[in-house]
Amino acid sequence: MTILNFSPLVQNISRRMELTQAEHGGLHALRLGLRLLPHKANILLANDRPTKCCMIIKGYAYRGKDVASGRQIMSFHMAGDLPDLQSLHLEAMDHDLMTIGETLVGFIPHLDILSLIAKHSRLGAYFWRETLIDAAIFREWIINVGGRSGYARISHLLCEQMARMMAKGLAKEFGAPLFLSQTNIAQATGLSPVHVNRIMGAMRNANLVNTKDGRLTILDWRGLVAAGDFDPAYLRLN
Amino acid sequence: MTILNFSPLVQNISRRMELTQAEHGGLHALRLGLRLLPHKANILLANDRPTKCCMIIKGYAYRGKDVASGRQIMSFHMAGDLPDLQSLHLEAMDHDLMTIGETLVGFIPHLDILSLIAKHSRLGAYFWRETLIDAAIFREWIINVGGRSGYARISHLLCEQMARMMAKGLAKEFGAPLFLSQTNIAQATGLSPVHVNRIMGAMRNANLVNTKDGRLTILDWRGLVAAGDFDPAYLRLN
DNA sequence: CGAAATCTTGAGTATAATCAAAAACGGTGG
DNA sequence: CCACCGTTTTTGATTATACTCAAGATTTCG
Repeated sequence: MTILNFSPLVQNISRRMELTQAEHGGLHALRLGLRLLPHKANILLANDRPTKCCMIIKGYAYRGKDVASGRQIMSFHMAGDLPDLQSLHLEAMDHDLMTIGETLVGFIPHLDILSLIAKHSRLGAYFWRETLIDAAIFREWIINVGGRSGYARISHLLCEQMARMMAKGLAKEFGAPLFLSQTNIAQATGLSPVHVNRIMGAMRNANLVNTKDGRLTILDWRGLVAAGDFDPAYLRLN
Repeated sequence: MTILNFSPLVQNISRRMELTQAEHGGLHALRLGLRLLPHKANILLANDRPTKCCMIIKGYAYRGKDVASGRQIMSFHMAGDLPDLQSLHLEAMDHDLMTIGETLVGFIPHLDILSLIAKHSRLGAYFWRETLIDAAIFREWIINVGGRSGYARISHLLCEQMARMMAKGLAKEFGAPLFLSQTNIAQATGLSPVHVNRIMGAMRNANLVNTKDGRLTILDWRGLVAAGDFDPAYLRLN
């Protein structure tokens, strides 16, 4: 028994497909190195050439890149995500991967994953599909920053994160706190932190969200879905 | 000999790897249906569940989705591109795929591609990698619409399309005309058509681009690269 | 308790959207 | 070949959304 059996990765795969004994054994054989990283730590930087894939086991991370106007966030990640699966086939990173809060990260050698995939093609298809869902989320983010107002952008972002947390069992109910700071939201939506703050004030006045003891929570799920024009189909949950 | 041998797909794969006799035979065996579509035709619509993958053979296409404020374009595609490879593993389309100008499209059954991949894992890795590069381009578009000024956004977009056309041998020199209308550019950058028009006027004054006889051409590649903060690494050309 | 990060508020400014209308272009049919 | 239609591009004037600068309040954490 490796730690992998208890990891959110196996849980996530099991949510999608019944694993055979052999497939389970293959996953079991993956070598997994662990690192506990503090808030705002680099997991990977642009131009790195990783030889391992990383998995978020506990905590959060984001993909981001510095631009002239500051930092753009391209995705958020939580327990069970493999936020650099693309490194299996793309040598150099084109962005950074950083933690949000204290985060436990597992590292699996590329070679282990590639040989697992070679033996169990269904798992290969699973991993490919995961990267395709990532791409679908990127497309939705292009729509979000390119086509929606500030108010709708933030609403949509909160909906997406909450929907993903619910699907992974990381949040039991809509009242569960989100992990995003206003700075995170600003960098993800292409808005200034000041403007995000003002919009979130308006969202609080509209009783869509709350920030009790510093934690962002959703009060009115349906209202937020409407405000953000959120349709979760692109996430392919279940 | 099927038409596939003359298609840009085989050319693209050959640019990346030396094909073995068997791999070439496998590609050769793919069934390919052809359709010649007019300007602004639907290749696929959101919620469609395609059983074939399509390949642009001649002409152009884009992925787009309607939003409250109009239409957002998420990517442009040209000869050799497989703009719905994701349909291999994601059942329903989450966006539309439409032509720009008269466009020749080839359709290959999913089953043919899946069995090809099963036999020739190197080709499977190639296709997976292509979808990962798509995802890298989506990420760059998030940066573009989220983090750059209107002037830089348009410059970056023009650089990307020109770089891709050059890499595919679809443009011999920087003077070659691009296929984008100002409306296309507006929908891809999240700007209004009017504002795009004004910015492009400024770009013409700066001698970055020209629009002789209605065709958009690049006059000053280095200037455009600087204006758009363009680094082609994410495209993984060569 | 103090330092650092995050959040909040105000005032002035800039970028880009909207509305409206005209000019140029591209293709079609007489 | 030319008149006509729809599309695309262009220009002007006004408005709105969001940014910047600046400073203070609050929270978090060592």
